[in-house]
Amino acid sequence: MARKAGSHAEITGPAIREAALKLFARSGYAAVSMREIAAEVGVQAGALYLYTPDKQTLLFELMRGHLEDLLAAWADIPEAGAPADRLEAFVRFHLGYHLNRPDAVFLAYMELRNLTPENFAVIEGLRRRYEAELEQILIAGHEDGSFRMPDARVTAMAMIAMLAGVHVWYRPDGRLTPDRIERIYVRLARRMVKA
Amino acid sequence: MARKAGSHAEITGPAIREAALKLFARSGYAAVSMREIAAEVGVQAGALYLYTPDKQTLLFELMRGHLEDLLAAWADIPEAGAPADRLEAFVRFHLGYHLNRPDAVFLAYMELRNLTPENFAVIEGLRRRYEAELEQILIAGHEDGSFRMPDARVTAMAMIAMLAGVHVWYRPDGRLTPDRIERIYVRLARRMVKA
DNA sequence: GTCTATAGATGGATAGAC
DNA sequence: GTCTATCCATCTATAGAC
Repeated sequence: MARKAGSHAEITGPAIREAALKLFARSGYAAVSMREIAAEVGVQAGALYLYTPDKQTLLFELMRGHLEDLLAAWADIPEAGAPADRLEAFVRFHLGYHLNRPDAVFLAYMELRNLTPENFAVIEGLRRRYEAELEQILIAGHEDGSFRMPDARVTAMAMIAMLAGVHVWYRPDGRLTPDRIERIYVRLARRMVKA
Repeated sequence: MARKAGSHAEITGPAIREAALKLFARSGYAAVSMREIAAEVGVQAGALYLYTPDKQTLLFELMRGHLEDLLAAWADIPEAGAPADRLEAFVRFHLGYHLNRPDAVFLAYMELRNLTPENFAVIEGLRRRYEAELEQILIAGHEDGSFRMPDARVTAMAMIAMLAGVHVWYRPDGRLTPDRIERIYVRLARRMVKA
């Protein structure tokens, strides 16, 4: 990936974020050096600081960007439908979105510990907004009688954890297609609320 | 925590593992220095190497010890009962065991990336043995007709992820008692297999 | 915009006194 | 068994040439 000197501002910035995302997800934020990121991009370590003030901000922006994209993508999905349909839409959306961005998802769930307190508060807020979307669906279903569940908050957290766990075993070349996986999880989610 | 020179072999060894577990769980393996662990115990950094050959082995032994204890504790529970009862026993066992050892559980799920390939293989083998215990219960229930589920392997992984996710939000001083949480998760697990 | 070079701090691990 | 002192590698971040 070595590269001669020259101007490449338009591609280097995204390339740095892409490389950092890949390496952070693979080895963990604290275990990855700025030199490794630079080497992956094909620049020297010093050049990274033209695009990020420091390593912490690089991590923070990756996580914030992912969660804001996630919330924006969910907001784009029409809200119409009964709670059971909303639940199916959420499960399919979540899996479809996450299976295509395993590194970003992994980062957002695993590197919370490595954020400064201020940055953590921002990321945690975004994460809670997303979880609240599912909780609202469950509560709506509970109120109109289409769902029955022991505890809306716990059921929402259990469902989020179940969905997030897919990244542990999912392989693109594995036994199950994404569509088949979505179908299985839709059934499991519906059963959890007796939809 | 400072301490004068002297002989404390019986207490220092466990104290080091306890401190390492706490700090690794809180900040992540790569972010914790040997000096920090030593300071937490109240000894100098050099003294740690009387008890562990290196930092990697310290992490590995913590994870191995936890998983072997977990498997031994589950093996101690009588096997008798129908699949539905076995499932309830597993859910209660898992939550009871994990809610009391949040740091060890967190470590075992989060620090796999920081193991050497040889150590990873050992830990991954132990983890799979544990997951297989649940999968066997689901398969037994499927075979005797007491459970119905879309896919035993996926359902087992979904259930494990759901249970493991409790550590994300559980607080000992929170709204729900451990027993109440166990009851909720037993119901959710049963619903997932239509028990 | 990227490079080389390096400051300044911190890391894991070891040696030898007590 | 623990301490002090230290080696040497590596890290983040910066300075200045091109």
